[in-house]
Amino acid sequence: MSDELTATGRVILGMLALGKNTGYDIKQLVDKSTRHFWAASYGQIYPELRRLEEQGLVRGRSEPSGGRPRTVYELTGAGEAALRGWLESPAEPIYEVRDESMLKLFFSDSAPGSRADILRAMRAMHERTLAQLRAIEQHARAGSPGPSLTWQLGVAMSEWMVDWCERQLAEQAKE
Amino acid sequence: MSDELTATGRVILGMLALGKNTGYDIKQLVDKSTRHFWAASYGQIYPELRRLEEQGLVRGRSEPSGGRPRTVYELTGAGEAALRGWLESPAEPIYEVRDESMLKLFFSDSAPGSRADILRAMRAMHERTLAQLRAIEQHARAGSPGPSLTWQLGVAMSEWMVDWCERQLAEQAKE
DNA sequence: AGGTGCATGTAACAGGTTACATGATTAA
DNA sequence: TTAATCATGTAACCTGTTACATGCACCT
Repeated sequence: MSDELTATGRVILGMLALGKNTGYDIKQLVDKSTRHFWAASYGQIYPELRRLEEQGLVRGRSEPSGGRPRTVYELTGAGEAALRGWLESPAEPIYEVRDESMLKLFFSDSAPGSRADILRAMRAMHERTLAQLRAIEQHARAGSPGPSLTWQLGVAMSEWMVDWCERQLAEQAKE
Repeated sequence: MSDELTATGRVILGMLALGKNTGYDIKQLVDKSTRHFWAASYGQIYPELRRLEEQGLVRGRSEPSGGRPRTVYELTGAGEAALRGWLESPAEPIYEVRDESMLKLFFSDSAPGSRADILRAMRAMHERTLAQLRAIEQHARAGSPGPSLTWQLGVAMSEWMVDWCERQLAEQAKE
């Protein structure tokens, strides 16, 4: 009944602003773009699309491809307004991190021997993120001059984290 | 029935390795140390302490202060082993971020006018984190030489983020 | 006498993941 | 023909937050 725009709803509206899409497409887009700072699963996307339609923010049209059912969604005027409203809202933005490596590092005085292993696992993780970001570089262009700002930030941050781990490992080695 | 160590369970064991504590103490400790990369609420801590006791990983002793009930927990041998086991586990560490500012930035082509506002809100948020970290600097020492590694990382990362926002705002101004 | 901090706890809710089920289409 | 991809969906589960309730102790 609530007509609040949920977190998942915002991603969906944003993704639909980039073009008409199915629920499946939206999931692919998220996985290729925002997932390192904002993930979403089918279990959220499909029910949320229904709710957004009930609220009149999106409109779904059945466009089967062959005998395979397929529903393509697009923003309504109200949906565009809701998206703009969110983007311009001065509300304190959500910022949440859950970093198990840092937690381990924090407690690693209880098991000093494992510190280097933790740092290596941490570095490996950020290297994987970096590799994934680089693999999707071409998708990170909005048809525009260079890669998107968030893609650049993701890469720069991951590189910084890898560097930090390296520096700490060097420190550890000295002792 | 499962004897898996849950995420909250790990924080609790770690915090208890730093000394005997009540559930309340653990929450205060988390809020003054790990909460920027790993949060926990009373709603998780109290039930989890019970579960950990059932599993034999912690032992609670009733130590009322005056007429006020109070249960102080400490690690058992099995608890210490479980903590070490987790710290040394090579399992892929959890790393999750939910950053609404980045999400807004990603979509801000749909409302280009709001980009500078988003960057300012983002900068303000990281500045708040930075201020909070600096306010707890003294707690960030384990009695040891300098502030803890994770505290240093938190500060350095926040500074880097503030810088990045600043640079982007300068870019924006040029155009 | 009243406010703050200590201390415990829970119920309702919100948000999200995983695993599963189904079946058509397309490229190898 | 068969594997991968397209496409939709849901039920069970897990994790975690918020809001609330309770009441003592201590300081002013």
